[in-house]
Amino acid sequence: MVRRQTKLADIARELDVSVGLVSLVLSGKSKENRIRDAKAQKVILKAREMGYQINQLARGLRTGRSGIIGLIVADIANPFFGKMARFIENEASKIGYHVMFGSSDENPDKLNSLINIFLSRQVDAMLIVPVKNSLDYLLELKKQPIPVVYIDRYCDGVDEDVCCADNYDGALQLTRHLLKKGYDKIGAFVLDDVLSNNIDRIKGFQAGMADHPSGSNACSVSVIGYDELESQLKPALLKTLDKGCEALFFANNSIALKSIQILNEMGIAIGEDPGLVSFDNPDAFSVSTPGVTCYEQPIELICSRAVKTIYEKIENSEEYVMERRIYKGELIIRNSC
Amino acid sequence: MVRRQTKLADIARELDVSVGLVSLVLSGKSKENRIRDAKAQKVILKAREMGYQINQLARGLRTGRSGIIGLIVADIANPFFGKMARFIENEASKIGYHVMFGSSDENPDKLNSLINIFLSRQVDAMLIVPVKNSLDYLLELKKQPIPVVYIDRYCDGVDEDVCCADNYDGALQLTRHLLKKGYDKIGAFVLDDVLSNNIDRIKGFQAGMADHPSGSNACSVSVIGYDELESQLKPALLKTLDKGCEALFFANNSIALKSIQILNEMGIAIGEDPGLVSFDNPDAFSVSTPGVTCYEQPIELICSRAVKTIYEKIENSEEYVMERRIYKGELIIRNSC
DNA sequence: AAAAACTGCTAAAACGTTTTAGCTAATGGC
DNA sequence: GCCATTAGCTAAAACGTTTTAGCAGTTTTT
Repeated sequence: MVRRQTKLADIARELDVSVGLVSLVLSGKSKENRIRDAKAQKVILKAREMGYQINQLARGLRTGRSGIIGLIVADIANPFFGKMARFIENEASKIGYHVMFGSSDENPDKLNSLINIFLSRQVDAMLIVPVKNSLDYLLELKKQPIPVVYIDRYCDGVDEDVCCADNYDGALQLTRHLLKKGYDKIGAFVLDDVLSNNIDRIKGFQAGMADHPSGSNACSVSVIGYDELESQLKPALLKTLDKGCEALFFANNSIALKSIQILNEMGIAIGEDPGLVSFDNPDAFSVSTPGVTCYEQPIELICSRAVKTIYEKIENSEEYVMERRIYKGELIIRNSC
Repeated sequence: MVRRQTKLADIARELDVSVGLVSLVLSGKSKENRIRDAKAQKVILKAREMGYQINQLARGLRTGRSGIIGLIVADIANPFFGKMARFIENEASKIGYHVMFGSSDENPDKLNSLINIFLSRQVDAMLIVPVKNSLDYLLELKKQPIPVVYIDRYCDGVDEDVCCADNYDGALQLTRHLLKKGYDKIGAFVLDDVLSNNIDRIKGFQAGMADHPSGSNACSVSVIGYDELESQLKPALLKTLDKGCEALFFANNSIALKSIQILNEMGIAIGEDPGLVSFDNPDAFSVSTPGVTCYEQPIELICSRAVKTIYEKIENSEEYVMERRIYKGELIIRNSC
């Protein structure tokens, strides 16, 4: 634990040139500054020889750019957000950025605290999955001079770029699929009815039902609290089945997985009665029997577009115009209905 | 995009005190420096009023501590590593640190490039899941004056702290469970036979078989390349079943999930013939029918111990002694055997 | 009443970069 | 041979903190 990292000054001293010269060469600005080729080569060689690594803290302080994108998801352990993080990591690295992440647990105060931590770390941009009741914090963030892109959900009241799936379309497709298969009475389960993604899924579901002869009376929507899955889900499932629902619509992977587990435990065989569809496409859906018919969100597309947007905002913050980008996903038909 | 962040000097100017004074107060060093209470309060209030946020780049440059832990996993999208990242995030935040992550894709060059990126960002410590053929890079890293803790796997040849699961024990337990259930001929599937975790799992499996009357002849071990899952797994499965194996042992979640999918597609009903066990415990294992009997690694324990170790190394790098910490997981019995 | 100790603060250097103004020497044009 | 231009480099300021030596004034000790 003794060695100090080589710095520009060390290289400069060895070669008897100025620190500025070394900096210019190593940051690839030799040409514009008419540094003699021979000298530039010497610097590069010596830097390699001495194992020079730039100190990004110093560079960031000087340039005002940290090269870091802050990513706030609900929970990185959720495979949906895990995939998201991975795609964002890949895209960011293509444009020379790295990612710091944080999990909000759908808690607005945690979200805010992460925002502040990221601000103090001078992230160049943030990618945020907004949560319930965070509007005030997000408006506060909007005052900061850094680009923000929302992903997965948008937030009415705060005008910002958004990249997310077409949740309405997805829910509609899933619902129509169930109806086409002959199920009339359908119970939907959502984690929330405030966030845009869930609202749109509920709307899509209801629109699908309204289309159908049996009408929208033949359905029910159960809203389960994010932190109440354990306690509220089972009673809600039982109640829905008791009411005579023949099929179940789950608005995301967590609620679907938990439900399937509960149904399994109770010995209720899914797939025929009740039929079942869900949003998202975690691994589990393809190994369960029956496989779960689902609407897979275009996560990669969302992420690549989100990072591209950030890049554009960083590069030409002047001309950039805000946009809400919504991408269709894919209906994956398996045997659960 | 105009507002500049408030800095210490702005507060100092407003209150007509020195920058140093403001710094001392805001970093909680008022007492040691006998700053008058009244004045300290004024500073704190003014800072809040002006929305002061410290610039961690500047602080880091000055103090030589970034407050960042670098985490390198194989793939953050893999739920096993996703959970890991989450626990590490939690533990790190308890001690005031934040996490930058990167995925190596089991590629030593990517790993090395991440190491260098993290070094240039002055991370205070690294948590690394080592990959095949990375020994040279890890030895190089060892020369750097920052604490490193390996997780999930250890690496012979580089003496460093390690926190991982008791892979031998896990494999042994899984194998004994299969044997106890009456399966004699068992085929094991591993992603690799070089990394410590996989080696120990193979050893545990073989030890379990050797114990048994039918002996170690009655088993086979198929090694599938990490990047060759798609092409190699199906033939390997078929071959193993053809040889008369009655049960399958999967050494991790990716290979198990992929296999179950393949078996499902081929209409082979798992659970009776063949029986099946696996390492790890992804959600999928509890929703598949039958549920998959597995050995769940103590991820939380591993992560909390890893971060604690880092903390100790940062705080008393002098007295700290290296240790290899191995934790037992839990056998979770479901219906797959 | 002088010396010593303490209180409360400030000034300034330092961390490792980037960037720009400007210096000197060489070259070109006439 | 003189002025203008260009080439190739350096010096120094700046980014926003932290930290320490030390100053001036007050209080305590002798």
